[in-house]
Amino acid sequence: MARKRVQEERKQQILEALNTCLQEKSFQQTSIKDIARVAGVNHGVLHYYFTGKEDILLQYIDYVIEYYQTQMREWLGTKDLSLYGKKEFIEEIFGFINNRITLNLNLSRIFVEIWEISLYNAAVRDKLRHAYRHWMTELTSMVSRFIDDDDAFASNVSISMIAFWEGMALFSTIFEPGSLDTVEVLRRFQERILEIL
Amino acid sequence: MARKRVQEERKQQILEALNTCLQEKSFQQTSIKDIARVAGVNHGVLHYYFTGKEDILLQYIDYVIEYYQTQMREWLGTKDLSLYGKKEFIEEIFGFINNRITLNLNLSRIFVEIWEISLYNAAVRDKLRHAYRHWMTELTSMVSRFIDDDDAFASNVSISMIAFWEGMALFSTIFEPGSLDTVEVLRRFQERILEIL
Amino acid sequence: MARKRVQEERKQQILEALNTCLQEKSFQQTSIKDIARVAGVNHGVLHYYFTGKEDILLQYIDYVIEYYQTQMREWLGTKDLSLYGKKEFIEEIFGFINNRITLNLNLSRIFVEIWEISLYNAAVRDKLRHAYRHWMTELTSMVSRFIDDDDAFASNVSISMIAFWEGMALFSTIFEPGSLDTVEVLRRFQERILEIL
Amino acid sequence: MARKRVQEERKQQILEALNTCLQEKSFQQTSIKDIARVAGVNHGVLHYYFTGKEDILLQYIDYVIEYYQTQMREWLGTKDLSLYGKKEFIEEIFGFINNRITLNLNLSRIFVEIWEISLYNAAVRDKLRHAYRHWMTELTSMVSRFIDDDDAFASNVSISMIAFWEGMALFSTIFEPGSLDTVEVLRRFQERILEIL
DNA sequence: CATGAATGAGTTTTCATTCAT
DNA sequence: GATGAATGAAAACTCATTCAT
Repeated sequence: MARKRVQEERKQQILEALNTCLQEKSFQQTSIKDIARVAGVNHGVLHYYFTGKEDILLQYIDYVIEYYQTQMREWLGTKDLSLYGKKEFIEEIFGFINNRITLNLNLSRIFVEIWEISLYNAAVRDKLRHAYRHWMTELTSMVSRFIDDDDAFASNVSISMIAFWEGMALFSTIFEPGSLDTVEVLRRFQERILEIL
Repeated sequence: MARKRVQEERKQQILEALNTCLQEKSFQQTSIKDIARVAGVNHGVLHYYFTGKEDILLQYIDYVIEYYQTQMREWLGTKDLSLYGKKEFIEEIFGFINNRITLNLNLSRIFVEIWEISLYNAAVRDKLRHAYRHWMTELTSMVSRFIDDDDAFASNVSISMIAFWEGMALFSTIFEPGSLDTVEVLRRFQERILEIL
Repeated sequence: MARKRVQEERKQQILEALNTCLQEKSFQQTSIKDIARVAGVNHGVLHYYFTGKEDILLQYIDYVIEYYQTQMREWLGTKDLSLYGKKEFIEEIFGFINNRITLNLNLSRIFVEIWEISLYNAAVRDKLRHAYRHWMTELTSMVSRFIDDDDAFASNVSISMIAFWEGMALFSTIFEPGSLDTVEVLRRFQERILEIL
Repeated sequence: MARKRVQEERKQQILEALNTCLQEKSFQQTSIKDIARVAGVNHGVLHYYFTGKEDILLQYIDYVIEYYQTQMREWLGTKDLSLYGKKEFIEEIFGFINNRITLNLNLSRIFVEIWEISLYNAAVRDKLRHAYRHWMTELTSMVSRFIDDDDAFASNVSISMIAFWEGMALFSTIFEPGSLDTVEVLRRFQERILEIL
């Protein structure tokens, strides 16, 4: 039992070390010894807890996705959507997405990194596809509550919103903060969505 | 003079070889010998024409951006925007972007790759920033012709459009073709933009 | 006393695990964890019962040699050589050697493995030398009973026989069973020996 | 052309370095850097000329087998078997095999090493099988010239002879030179063969 | 200019061994 | 005694780069 706990903590520690490493180097450029150094453990340990470098990556991606799905779930748990009108709902959801996701630079960078890896790695691509499918489905079901239109429309709008948010997140990784009036763009987009729904 | 020409052709040949390589491997995973093999030249010459692997990358990025800017310039050259109404303009521009950019899977993949490299490479980030700045400015100036509103609004809409397109391009790299109703999402987005302008 | 017994059983268990491992991997390629896994014990205990990997090997070799010497001793125990004529003796001894030693593929493989290790390991070489010396002496003494000739001749014939058997065992490890008419070769050799003695 | 020559020489140099290394360490224990050190080249070179460690081994085995087949071919070239009687032929062939093969300790050691590798490596096993098949066929055809008996008998005798020689070679690797009266055993065996044919 | 041989730093991975619990 | 986490040395292999020819 205690053993199991230690194992989980070590793994967590290693995944967080990878997270730190990815702030300054790509996954490929990050060596197993780099991760070990940041985690403060011997590099052999990484091969004790993981089957190899790719295994670390795969579990890291699960961890990142899980982390943000948990964040969203917890946020949703504090809200009772049935009490909200269209406007309040849009404001709430944009508030959350903008601050926690789109404008979260570290997160955006991590996702660009994962996205790139997914180009050449089917397992990673699968994970990414599932995560986005999940997100699209969730948003669609939320949007559906506020429109009389058919579900196809809700889905369509949700996909557009996510695409837009992703694009904005992408921009945030290359433009200096403040050099693009991100906040204003997001605000206006929010208004449009409100009009559309 | 002739020599210069030959040199340019050799370089072009090498950059196109890199382009081919990037369809199946990341830049990091692509070795200089890989590029040389595809280009049909000895790997030594790559060090003659370029100062190193990073130099190839940098020049490749210029080449890609230049290529697509040329495409857009040429396309623009065939149009006289002053003859178009708002609707026709939107249809034209969406037609071009959708088919040549957003739904061009190879291009999207290349851009994801470049975007990822830009995370850890300031020179690449610079190039990317300039390219997008340029694109935003161009689109803004085109949009401005069709609205009475201030330029800030045109810029805002343009950025949103590009963000959306980028997001959709991103999706196209992970979802199987046809599994996401991309075409329909793009069509509806086009309609909304038409209403907004 | 009981403790001692448990210890001996544990060791036996480990040596047998090594024997199993050697069917599919060389000693070098067999890791201590492999042996532990097959033995169904924690790899740490291997270092408790043995001083290191080489110690396991050394004790394993003793165990293998001891095992086959015991087999031969037991087999001899059931026979009263004084009742046999030359022909019967040769038939008996060839029957035993052929079936239990020369054509025992697993044993042959193990011996090739040990023989190779002995090339670079004096301790192993010693064990092997003693085992073969012992075998040669035993066979010589048996052969002596049936010939009037001097002992040198008996020794000479015995060595030849063992060399031949070893060579045949060697062949059995590379030729598919049946592809070399091993049985017939052994039969004819037996005949010749009969004529010689 | 000159390039090709250099390549062949380098490869030869490396294979001979491996040969030297195998005098004191097993192939597994011999690292690529060991071979490189003995060959007096950078270890990277080994990966330039060979696809990997196994490739070196495979080419080395070809080289060893080729070397001894050439030796035998050249030796045969100097003899006109048709001029020999049974006795002279046996004397000649035993003279060659004993001195150049069976009592060549380095060669015997190399073959024990290769034999062990063949236990776990099908490609090596194939090479060994072919070499011995070849040898058996050659010897059979030589023996056939001197007997009226059928070919099956010639083949049978040849296999027995090779098995015996191999066994003796094996012994030479563990017994101190002179401790086993190898020469006498070989002489007597030769006599017997003469009687048999 | 072109070639390809050579270099050496760096990467992932394996594993015998140690040792705290 | 038993466990399994941790260590660190060493292995095979890759590859950008250099440079003599």
